[in-house]
Amino acid sequence: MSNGYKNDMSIDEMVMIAIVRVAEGFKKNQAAVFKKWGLTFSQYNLLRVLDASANGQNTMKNVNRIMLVSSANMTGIAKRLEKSEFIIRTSDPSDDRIKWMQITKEGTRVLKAIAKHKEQDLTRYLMQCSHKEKSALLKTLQVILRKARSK
Amino acid sequence: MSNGYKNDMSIDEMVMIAIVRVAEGFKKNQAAVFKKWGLTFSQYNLLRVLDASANGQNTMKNVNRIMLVSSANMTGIAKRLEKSEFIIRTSDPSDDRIKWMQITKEGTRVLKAIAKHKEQDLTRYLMQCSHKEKSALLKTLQVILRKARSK
DNA sequence: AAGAAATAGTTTACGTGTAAACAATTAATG
DNA sequence: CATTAATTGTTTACACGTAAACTATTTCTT
Repeated sequence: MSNGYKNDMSIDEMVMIAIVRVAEGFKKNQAAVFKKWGLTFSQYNLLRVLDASANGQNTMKNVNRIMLVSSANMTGIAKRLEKSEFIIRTSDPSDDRIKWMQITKEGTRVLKAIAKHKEQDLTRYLMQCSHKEKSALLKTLQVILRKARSK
Repeated sequence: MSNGYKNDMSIDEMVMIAIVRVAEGFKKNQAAVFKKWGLTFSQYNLLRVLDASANGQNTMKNVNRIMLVSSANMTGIAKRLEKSEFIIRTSDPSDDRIKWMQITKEGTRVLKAIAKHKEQDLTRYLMQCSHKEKSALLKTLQVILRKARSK
């Protein structure tokens, strides 16, 4: 207990630190689940986006916007997912700047396999909270998000 | 609006995604502030911990535990902070395995300079929330954190 | 149609996170 | 006391994250 460290934070700071800690813990937990299928957090999310897209495919630019990931970053994620054969990448025939990503059958299979394990982890995280509490939490977070974006 | 992407998430998932997004946005904002003084998010946090430690110094192991950062990771952060002369590192004279980190005068000076800018960013983030709302938020988050750790 | 500007991705360099293997030192045990 | 354990940090390899410079297309402007 005595580690020569004393705390001195405002309530605002404590709230934000708590949010960061919950987020990082959650990401680590999820990452551990995805790892069993050879996926990272980001790779899984890209697969999710493609799976929810028309015909299981979408463009780099579009996915960047949806996932809030830079194009520089997406390049690497997509390449690694292609190497492990969970997506294929093609150029747009009518505009050579545009690259399409398409989830493969193996990709959708893996998503299905992961689904239930992930859900377990998720509900465990929030099992202490009532539906009402979760709604309140979500609402507050969305207010913060909106404010943060419009700064 | 029509990007061929449809959403299908449980409330639990929406809550956790929202937490992750708020956390990531917040970290990016803070990082932008710290960058003006040549610091990263992690480097700033390490300085904060040392500044709050007895005599402005602490051991690697101790700081790892406080910051929830692996020792492998801390090695690099500390080395870069030493190179920019915000900390100095020494061995423990009675136990050569233990390494001490000490914040320098320049380090404390930078912390002071950052403080007010950081606080502004912080309050802007939570300005929509009443004190009561923040307390509720913090309490919920702490419940989640406790549960997550004890899994 | 020619030159300028916008768009879409890639590459590089660096900081931070993980896991795993590796010292080096100290503590514990027979 | 000599071996074994445990402790503390470092190193390596890899996956993201950023910013900045770059390539290659397409579109806009005149």
